[in-house]
Amino acid sequence: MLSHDQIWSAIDGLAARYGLSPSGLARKAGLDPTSLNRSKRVGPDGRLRWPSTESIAKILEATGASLDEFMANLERGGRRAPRGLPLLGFAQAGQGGYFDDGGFPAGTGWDEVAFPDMGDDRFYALEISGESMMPLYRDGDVIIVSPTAAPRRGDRVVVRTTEGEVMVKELKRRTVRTVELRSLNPDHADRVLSLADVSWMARVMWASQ
Amino acid sequence: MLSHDQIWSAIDGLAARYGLSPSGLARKAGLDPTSLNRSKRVGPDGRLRWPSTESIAKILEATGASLDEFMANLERGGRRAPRGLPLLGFAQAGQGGYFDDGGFPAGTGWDEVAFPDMGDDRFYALEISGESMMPLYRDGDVIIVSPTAAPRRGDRVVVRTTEGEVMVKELKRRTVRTVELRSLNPDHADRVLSLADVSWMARVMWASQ
DNA sequence: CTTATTATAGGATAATATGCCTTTCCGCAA
DNA sequence: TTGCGGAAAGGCATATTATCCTATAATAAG
Repeated sequence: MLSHDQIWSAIDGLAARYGLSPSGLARKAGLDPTSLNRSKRVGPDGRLRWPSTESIAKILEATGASLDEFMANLERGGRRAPRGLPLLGFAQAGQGGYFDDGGFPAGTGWDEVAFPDMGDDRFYALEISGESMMPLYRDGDVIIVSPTAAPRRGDRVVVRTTEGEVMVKELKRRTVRTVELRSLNPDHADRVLSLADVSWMARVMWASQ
Repeated sequence: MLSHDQIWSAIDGLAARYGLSPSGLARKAGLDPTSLNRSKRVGPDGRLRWPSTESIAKILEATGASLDEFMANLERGGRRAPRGLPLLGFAQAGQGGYFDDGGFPAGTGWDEVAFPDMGDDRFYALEISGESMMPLYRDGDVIIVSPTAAPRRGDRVVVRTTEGEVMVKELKRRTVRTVELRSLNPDHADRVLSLADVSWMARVMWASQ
């Protein structure tokens, strides 16, 4: 299912992502600046105007946006259901009836959890190097990071300082002026940073095992 | 990036999927039977003809194909890798040029990693209870488990014994007759199990943070 | 084998999207 | 305050795609 509204929303989403107005995005894509005007999306007779695939291709090329990014905006427009996995509390796992002989989920009693539950988020991945974050993260482990999810106390976060240092820590405390970070390796001391020294902070969502 | 060829390939892929010829697909979508003809995809002057988004929407509606299905064909058409996230080595993250001011991936130099890369696997999720697996897994953490992925040394695994006990450990060693498991909590001793006592063993793929 | 139907190529025409132009409004800098 | 550039609405012209039509080839059915 693909709707007129979805497509235009996706285009608007791209424009917003790249800090452009519709006319700015059109201009950047080599289209006429008025071609993405809201006023031109429905004709005077009520007939819907569908942007051409060629225009979309030009937009993607000019912004450098991936097909996936455009697609993500399309899906948002379509209210796609999240993909869920069977979920069971670990304490129940030892009771009978939850797994079949091959170790697959079976029976009733399983909940559902959204995974990977990216939503509108644009996750990225970092590959750990070295052993400084053992035992939590080993050399070669991959962490999945959300630049937009709001970290709370106890969350693992990627922090970049204004000096350019990037670190992974656990968020211990946050005040109006400072952020206190606990090292993942107990041998290293906690850090307290002034928020003015923090360029950005992103939340670790998943870690590979 | 979206190319003329990708789009037409995706349309052809849909037709094939539903056992239709191009003219049959067009007819089914309420379009003129000649409109998807190969002969009409490039004009006599060499100019490419791009199918309209409206036509594509009609095709998706008529076949009942999902946007994902069309998208999958788009990606195949463009020789695109499975859906992936930008990936960067952590050691590089502190260097300049990899993040924009908002903490989003930027610039070149990012690889791509498949996430969640389930393939045909049937993952399930277990929610950790208690503190016995700290610091690796905290109470309430969710681990994503593959019942089919082959565990190797060092992998975290969910093991069920024939007696019905279910545990999460690290695979230390596996021989023809036994499996040696290291506890995630260093306060607990390693376990050596006879393979005959192991009902099944599944591999932990991801852990929530 | 014959007939009917579908698939495909190609040309002409109708419909639709983009481009061009003008106007108005807004924000910013000189 | 004035001038400039960008954003957006609206009208008209141009370019492009879909539809209609015809013919031929291929396939399916009797």
